[in-house]
Amino acid sequence: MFSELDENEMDKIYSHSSIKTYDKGEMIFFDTEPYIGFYIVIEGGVKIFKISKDGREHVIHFIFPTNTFAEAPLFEHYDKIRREEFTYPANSMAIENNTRLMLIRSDIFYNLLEKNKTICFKMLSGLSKKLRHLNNHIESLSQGVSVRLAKYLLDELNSSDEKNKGIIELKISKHDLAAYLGTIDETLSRCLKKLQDNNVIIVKAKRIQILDISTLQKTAIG
Amino acid sequence: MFSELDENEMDKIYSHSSIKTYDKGEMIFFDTEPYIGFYIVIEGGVKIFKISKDGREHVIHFIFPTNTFAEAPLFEHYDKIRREEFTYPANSMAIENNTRLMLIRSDIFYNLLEKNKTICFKMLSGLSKKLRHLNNHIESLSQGVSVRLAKYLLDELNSSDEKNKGIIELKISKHDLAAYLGTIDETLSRCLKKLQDNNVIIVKAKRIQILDISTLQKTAIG
DNA sequence: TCTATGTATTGACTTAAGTCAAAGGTTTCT
DNA sequence: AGAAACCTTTGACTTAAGTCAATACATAGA
Repeated sequence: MFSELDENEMDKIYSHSSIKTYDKGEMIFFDTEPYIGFYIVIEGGVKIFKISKDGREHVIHFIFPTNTFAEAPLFEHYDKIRREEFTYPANSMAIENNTRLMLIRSDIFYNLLEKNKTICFKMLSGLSKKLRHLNNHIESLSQGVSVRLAKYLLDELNSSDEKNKGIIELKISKHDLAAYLGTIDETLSRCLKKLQDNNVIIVKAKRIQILDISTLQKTAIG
Repeated sequence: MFSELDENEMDKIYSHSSIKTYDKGEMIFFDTEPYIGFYIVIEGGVKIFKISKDGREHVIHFIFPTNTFAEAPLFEHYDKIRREEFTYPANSMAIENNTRLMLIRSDIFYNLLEKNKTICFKMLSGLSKKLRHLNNHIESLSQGVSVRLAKYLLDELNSSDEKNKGIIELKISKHDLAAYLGTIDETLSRCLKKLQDNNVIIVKAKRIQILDISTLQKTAIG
């Protein structure tokens, strides 16, 4: 993201931004706190979520290293942010121990953006990616949980290191996965079991082995 | 959006972009067509939607005058778009007669973007707004249909001309509203009826009169 | 104004997914 | 290793929302 900045600019960022380490379960910000800037995940993982009135948690995004989060408000609420009248639009929590984050303060970033086209483009590309992701997510939410689960598993398999062996190491807890799939722990558990009973997958804690991709693909279609 | 362009630049846009008029129900693009650029709504209305394998329609956005759509791919798939290997990520259809759209071809726009910072910022702001919108949408999708409906009605009331009189003129069909709320026509119909039976609203075709905002607000909370 | 077409409603039925409560597994820390 | 804390699974029950099919209501066109 900052690959095209000169030394001066990098110095400016470093001197004004802080790197902090969080433990699993530690809150990064609440949706009641004033917005002070966005974050870059250096190590670990973060979930972005909201809590509905009935107490249910809804995960909107998982963010892993080299990606940013909470950057969208920068462009929509310029004035309010300057006046420190704006709060974060959701909550965020570290989901791994030793999650290292860099905070980029909004005032610093506004200056930078003025002068650097590349950053602007990178931001645009990042936002577009999230937008596409949410588009897909919305579409799938009106299908059954097993469809959503199958899609998730196939996505993970594609981005997995152990792709060839057909193994997925879940980076997130089952609870977070349920909240991300728009359901509850029990339902997720039952869906996983159903897949296991049909010899499509084998679940062992956070390790999921895919036995039958084609059935999984058929499930994902709906 | 183009307010800061000089004459030269505006000429370039006009000479290379086309304005077209569509009738209600007319398709603007399918998700199988090569991507050639994004659109600005000058008049009328447009829905962006996907069709799932079981034939159900899922509305992702409604777009009304002065707003753009199909702009996100520009930043994420630069190379593929240049090589004309990229298709639109969803379908779009006019939802009113006399819907006038301006098509901005991607190659023209890339040149423009290089030279003009303001456009870049406007794009960022537009994408951010959509992102926020989808975030909220996702959150509400895991609540009941009546909650989503109540939220929609309150939103519409706020942006309505006849706000004071407590009247909403639906700009979209009930079918589209159902698809947007992630449900089907019958369920929407029943939810509206329930609200009417409880003297919260009066529905008369596309005109909805709000009688009891506070009950509606309580419903919207979940 | 009347008809035709598309749009919206209703009823009877089925099913997926949520709730609550209890038991079973995993981690982690001393 | 053992206990505590946390995370996950299971069972019995309830409910919201989907399907199918028939009917009623609007709106635009002749």
